[in-house]
Amino acid sequence: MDYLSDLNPAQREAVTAPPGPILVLAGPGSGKTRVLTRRIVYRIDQLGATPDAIMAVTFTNKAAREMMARLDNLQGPEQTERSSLRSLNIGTFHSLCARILRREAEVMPFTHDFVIFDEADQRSLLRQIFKDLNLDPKQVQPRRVHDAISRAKNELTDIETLVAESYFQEITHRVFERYQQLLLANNALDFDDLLQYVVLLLEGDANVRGRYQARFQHILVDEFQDTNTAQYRLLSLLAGDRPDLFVVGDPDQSIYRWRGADYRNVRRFQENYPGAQTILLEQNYRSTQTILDVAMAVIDRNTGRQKKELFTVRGVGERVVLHEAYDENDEGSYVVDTIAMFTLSDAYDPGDCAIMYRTNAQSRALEEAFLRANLPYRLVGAQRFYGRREVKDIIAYMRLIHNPMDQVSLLRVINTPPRGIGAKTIDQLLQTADTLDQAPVQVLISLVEDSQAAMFDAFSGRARKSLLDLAEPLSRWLGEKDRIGLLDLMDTVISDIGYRQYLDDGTDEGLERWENLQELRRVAFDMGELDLTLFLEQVALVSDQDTLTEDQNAPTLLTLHSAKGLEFPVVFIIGLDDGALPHQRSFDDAESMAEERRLFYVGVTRAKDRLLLTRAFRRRMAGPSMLSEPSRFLLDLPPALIDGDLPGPHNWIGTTYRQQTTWEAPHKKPIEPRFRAGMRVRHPVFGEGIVISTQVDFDDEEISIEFVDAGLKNLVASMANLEIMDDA
DNA sequence: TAGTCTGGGCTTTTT
DNA sequence: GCCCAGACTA
Repeated sequence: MDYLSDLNPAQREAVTAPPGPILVLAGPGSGKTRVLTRRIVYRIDQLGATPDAIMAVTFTNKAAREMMARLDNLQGPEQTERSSLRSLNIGTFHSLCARILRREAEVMPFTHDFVIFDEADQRSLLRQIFKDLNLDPKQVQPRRVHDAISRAKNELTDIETLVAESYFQEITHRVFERYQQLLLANNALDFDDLLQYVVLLLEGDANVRGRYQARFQHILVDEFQDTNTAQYRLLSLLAGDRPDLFVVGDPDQSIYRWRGADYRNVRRFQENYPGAQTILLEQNYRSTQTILDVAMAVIDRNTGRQKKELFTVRGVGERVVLHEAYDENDEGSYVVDTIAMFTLSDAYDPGDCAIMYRTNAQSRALEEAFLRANLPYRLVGAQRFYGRREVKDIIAYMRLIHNPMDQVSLLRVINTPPRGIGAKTIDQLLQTADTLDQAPVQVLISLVEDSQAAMFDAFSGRARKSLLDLAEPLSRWLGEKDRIGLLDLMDTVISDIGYRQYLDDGTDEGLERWENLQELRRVAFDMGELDLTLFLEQVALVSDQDTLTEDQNAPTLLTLHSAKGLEFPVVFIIGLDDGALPHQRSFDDAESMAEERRLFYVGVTRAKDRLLLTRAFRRRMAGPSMLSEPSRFLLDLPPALIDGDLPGPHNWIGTTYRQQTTWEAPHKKPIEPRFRAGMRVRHPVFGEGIVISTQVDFDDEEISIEFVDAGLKNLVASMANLEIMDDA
């Protein structure tokens, strides 16, 4: 077998290390997926492990699929073994847990056809609870409560032990209780429940635990630094006393603390498994040495970490470019122009380029720049496909058919498209259901089957007719769901409710929405024989990254978060301004600032050949356009590796060329300009120069100056401390 | 009941 | 500047 021959010594050590707890600290681009897949094959080939005793856990479906694909391509295994690779348990934490819970549903407080509530469903449930409990969303933000509930679940905090020391905690406690009740009443679980219920199951029943420990004898974990407490607990429960636990991670790439991830799990692992072998992967196969040196200069500023020396044999490569644009539009133009230059000179394909930013809102100016230039682009995430109204609507119908207990879905579709069912009728329906101790869908069905029943006197003739408009097809779908295929069912629903006509409002948007539904049909079609349960599960557990396709040769726009795990020959990181990166919300917390730095590090290390960093002299964040300070991270870049203006501390205002800009009407009385084109001025840092142009902006003045030594700079009068030398 | 208006609020979002 | 939710009006 030659699947060891192309590994470096550290990789080989990791692949062939004997069973036991093993921690691989893998730098970016060090071939960790390769190590994971080779180890799986090695275990099967050399040590006779059976594939279905191997569990490999990832965080995204994409990573799971990629691992599967790489296993398929490996030369090593014999034909028989290769086909048996299908029985490997490779998946995300959440999908593996969902599978376990469906299998063990008899002993759980839900049935095997539970649905998974996504973020929007959870929010809608919380809104309902706030209403029920008469809570003022302005006094206590549902979002905060939601976060607190999720955090408690991730931390495996028992609801009973949650102390109510403050009003907020008291509210959270009450909402939490009701939230869990309602989830179960809906036969639904949220993402966190998937993990938590499995942990409770394994903790509470030694027999079940023994069964799964015997089943998953070899466990491999990717992106271990992003595990939360529940996931860590899950792993140790499955691993048991004789752990064959192989975890791969990089604490420097931990960027999901706000989702409960805790990279200290890496240290915890070493403490909990004192015999654990630690292997360091430092050789990088992705980037040039210049990019790696920049990356290390950035990350080395974080304290309390194990330092890694990233190196490559790829050579020094090009210097990193730093560009200051005038504003976010100018920044977009610069990115588009530069990509055009790269592609016109045949240096790179458009698809080789990626543009990364801190917040989704920053994609807007970029998209506009691409539209201006009439060039295509691929956008990852943001308004994710499955978050679109039309897609959610149809999925809600499918979910309701699959699980008639799902009241959140019922309320979503009950009047979509409009069929004259308003708030009052809905209230009546819910109350009738409550009185009869039935699910609302049950009441609807009875309405169809026995329209004479006395209990329906509550509804006016008009309300009854409107309700029947939904109830009649719904009861038909429920009768058909087991007999017809997934795609047929979806088509029946779409046509029965006249959804196409509803979407078609004559606008391009309506057309686009219909196209999206066609895309959803394609997804259903691709899943082929998959039943409704699995279809809905897959749909609930997709990620932004999963929607990234390779079919279009165009630059990719994505957040730094969704860039993790990817690589591109050319990477732009835009918005290197204080407040954007690092984000303003992280300023006052050292650990958050460290995470912002890791985020920047993740972005830098995505680049194979070229890295271009941009910032803007002024930027609109939330509200009006404001002058922005260069990111403090720029101060850490080694000047020798950078092309462009490195900011010094506090005295730097960079070069730029100004594109035509539109100016908002000043709300304040504008000041009188102090400077004129042609004036000679002196700046404390840049020395002498000539004023090229000047522009009054509300209560300040922006001046372009050609300095004798420093070249063209844009300055702000109030900050620049300029001395007028003569009035030529 | 349904469309329009107003105001608050604003990271990131593997599942 | 934009989006969502709830209020308000036809």
